[in-house]
Amino acid sequence: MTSGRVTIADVARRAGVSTAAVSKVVRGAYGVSAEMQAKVTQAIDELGYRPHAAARALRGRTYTLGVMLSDTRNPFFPDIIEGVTGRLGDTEYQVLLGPGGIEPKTQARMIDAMIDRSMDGLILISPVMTDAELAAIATATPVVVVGRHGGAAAYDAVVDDDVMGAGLVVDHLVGLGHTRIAHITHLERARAQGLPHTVRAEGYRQAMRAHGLADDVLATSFTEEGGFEGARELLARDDRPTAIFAGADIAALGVLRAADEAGLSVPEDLSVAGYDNIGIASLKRISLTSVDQDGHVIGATAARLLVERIEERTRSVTSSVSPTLIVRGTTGPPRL
Amino acid sequence: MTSGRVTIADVARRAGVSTAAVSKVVRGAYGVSAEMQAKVTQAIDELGYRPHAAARALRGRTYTLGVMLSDTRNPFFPDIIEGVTGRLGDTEYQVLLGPGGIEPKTQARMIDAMIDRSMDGLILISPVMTDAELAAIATATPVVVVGRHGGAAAYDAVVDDDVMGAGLVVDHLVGLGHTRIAHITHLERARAQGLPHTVRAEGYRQAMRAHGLADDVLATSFTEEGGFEGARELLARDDRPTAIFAGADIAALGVLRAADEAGLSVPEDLSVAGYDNIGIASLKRISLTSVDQDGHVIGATAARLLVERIEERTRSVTSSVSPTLIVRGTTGPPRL
DNA sequence: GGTATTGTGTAGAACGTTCTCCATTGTTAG
DNA sequence: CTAACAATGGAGAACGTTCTACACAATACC
Repeated sequence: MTSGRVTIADVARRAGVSTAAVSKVVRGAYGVSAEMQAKVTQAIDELGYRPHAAARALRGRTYTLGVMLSDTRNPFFPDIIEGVTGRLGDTEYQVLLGPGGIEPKTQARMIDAMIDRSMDGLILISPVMTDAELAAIATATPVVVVGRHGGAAAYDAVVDDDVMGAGLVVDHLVGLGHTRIAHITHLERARAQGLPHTVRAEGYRQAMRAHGLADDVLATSFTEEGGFEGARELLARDDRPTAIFAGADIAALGVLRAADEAGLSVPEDLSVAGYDNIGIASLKRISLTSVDQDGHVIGATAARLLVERIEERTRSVTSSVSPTLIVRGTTGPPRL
Repeated sequence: MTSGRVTIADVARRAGVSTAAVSKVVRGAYGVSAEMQAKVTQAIDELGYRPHAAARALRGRTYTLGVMLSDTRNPFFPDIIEGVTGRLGDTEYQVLLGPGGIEPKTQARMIDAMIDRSMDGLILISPVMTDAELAAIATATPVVVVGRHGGAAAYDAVVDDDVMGAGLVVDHLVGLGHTRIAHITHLERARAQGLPHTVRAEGYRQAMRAHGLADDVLATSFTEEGGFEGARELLARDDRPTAIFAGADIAALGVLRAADEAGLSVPEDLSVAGYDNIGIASLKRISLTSVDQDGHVIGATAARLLVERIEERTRSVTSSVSPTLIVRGTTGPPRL
C-alpha cells in the first residue's frame, strides 16, 4: 500500500534530523558530516526506505532509462538488453523497456509515454520515423539511437558497421575461390533510409567491386520464405551463383531449404552465409556462417553514451561497432 | 524540456476554468457539463497537453503496468508481450517491461524498482522466488503471475496446462502406434516447484500410465546439448525408444542432431516432438511437431485479469490456457 | 414557498521528493 | 578580538497532479 510506504519524513524523524538532510545523504550531495551520514544511513537501513521515483520526478531525476524496442522478435535484441543492463548494473539507473511495435504511430506513442513518465534518457532501437521527428524528441530528452545509419545531429548513435560486415563475408567467399556471389536483400517500400539492409547491400557491392567482380543483388524479404524464393530464382539461372550471401540469417535459412530441395549439397555445391548470428545459427544441425554484431557491445555502448550525455556531455557522438565473421559449416570452396 | 511542458494549469487558463475542472475532464470523472467538456477538450487539443505521469502518481494512478521478464531469451515471450499490449491497446494503460534476469536477487530488485515507480499493477513472468515473497509483493500491489503452477492466494495466475500439453503429445504418438516413448526433462537443483518442466514430466507419466505403458524419463537440461546428450543415451539402449518427447523445443533440436549422427531417419526410425512451438519449429527444414502455448492468449488473459483486479475485483483467480498440438514432419508411425 | 435533491464548478490540501536560500556554528586571518 | 569565511543543517517553496469538501444554482417535491 502507498499508505504504508516509508517516506523520507519517516527516516528524518527516526534519525532526528530534517528531511532536507536525509535528501542530501540519499543523493550524496555536498554538505553532510560523517556523523550525519552515519545516522541517516542507519535509519534508512532500519526502516528499509527506498526513494519514491514519482516524487523524485517532480523535481529532479527519476534514474530511469527507457529503451524503445521496435521489434521484440528481433533475434539480437536480448543481447542488446543484456549489454545495457550489464553496463548499468552497478549504477543507480534502472532500465525499462517499451514495446513500440513496428508502426511509426505506436512507436511515437510509446516514446511519448516514456517522456510522460519523465525518464532521464531514451535508447531507441531501430526507430521508424523521420530525422525531424527524431530530432524533436532529442531536444526534449537525451537520446541514443541504435541501428540507424546517418544523421545524428541532436542525439548520439550506435551502429553496427554493416559495410564492414558485408565486406567480411565477400572477402571470406572470394578467399575460398568463389566468383559468382549473389546477395539477397530486403525490399522496403520507401520510408526511412540508412536502414541496415540497405547498408549491407551497399557494402556487398563495394566489396565485390573491390575484388573486380560483378555484383548480383536480388531483393525479396528478410523472412524464411523470402530467402527461399530468392534462392530458388537464383539457382534456376544458367550460370547460377556458387555462393549466396543473405542479408539476414532468417533468410539464409530459407536459402538452405531451397538448396535442399534443389538437391544441392552445402557447402560443396552452394555456399551460404547470413547476417546477425542468431542463436540457432550455431546449432550443429544448421551451422550457418554468419556475421556477428555483438549486441552486448552495442547495448553497453549505448548505455554509456546515454549516461554520459545525461550527466555532462553536450556534443553528439556516433559510435560504430565492428562486426565479426563467424565461419561455420555452410561455406566452403566451390566444387570445380 | 520539462520547463516547456504543457501543464494542467495552462489548459485551465486557456479554457478559462479551474484546474480541478480540467482534471475531471481528463479523467472522465463525474460532474462535467457538455459545454465544459467541449471547452476543455478543445484547449487540450490546441495545446497538445498530456498528463504528467509522475505527478499523477503522487495522488492517483499512473496508468502504467509493469511486466517483469525473467528471461528475455524465452522464445515465446514476444507472443506474451503482444498479447498483453494487444489487449491494452485501446485502454489508457501503458505497458513497460522490466528485464529481471534469472537471479532471484535481480528479479527482486526489478520488482522493487517497478513498485517505486508506482506502477498500477505487475505481471510477473516465471518469477523465481518463494511463495511467501510473492505474497508479500502481492499485498503491496496488484499482481498476476504467469507460468507458475500452484499457490495463488493473494494474486491471480495464468498458466499453460502443461499436463494437458504433455498428454496431447503422448496421445498423438500412441495413436501413431508407438509404445516405447521416452521423455527428456530438465534437471533443476531444487528451488522453486510447480515449474513447467516438472509439470510436463508429470503429465507425460500420467498419460503413459493411462495408456498402460511404461514411462521412461531422462533428466538432462533444456538446451540443444542437453537434448543431444539425452537422445544419445536413449538411442544407445538395446530396446531404444521409437519416439522421444523433449520437454522443450530447443532440446528437441538436439535430439534431431543425435538422430542424424546415429544415422536414423526421422520420423521413420525415430519420432521427435517438442514443446513451446518456437519460431524455427515451423521452418520446413526443421518441421518439428510441438505443443503450442498460445502466448497471445496467455498475455491477453494476464492483462485482462490485472486490469480487473486493479479496478474492482478482490478475490483471486487462476486461469489455465489450453495448449494445442502442432503436428509436423518429425512424428510418424514407427517402422515395423 | 420552503426544503431536499441534483448538477456543476472551484478552492486548496495533499502526495514525497529536491533544492534554493538562510541560519548557525566553528575556524581562520589579520 | 573581530571580521571573513567555510562547513553544516534546516525551512519552506516548488513540481503537476488528484480529490475531498464545499459553494452555488437549478430543479423537484410536498
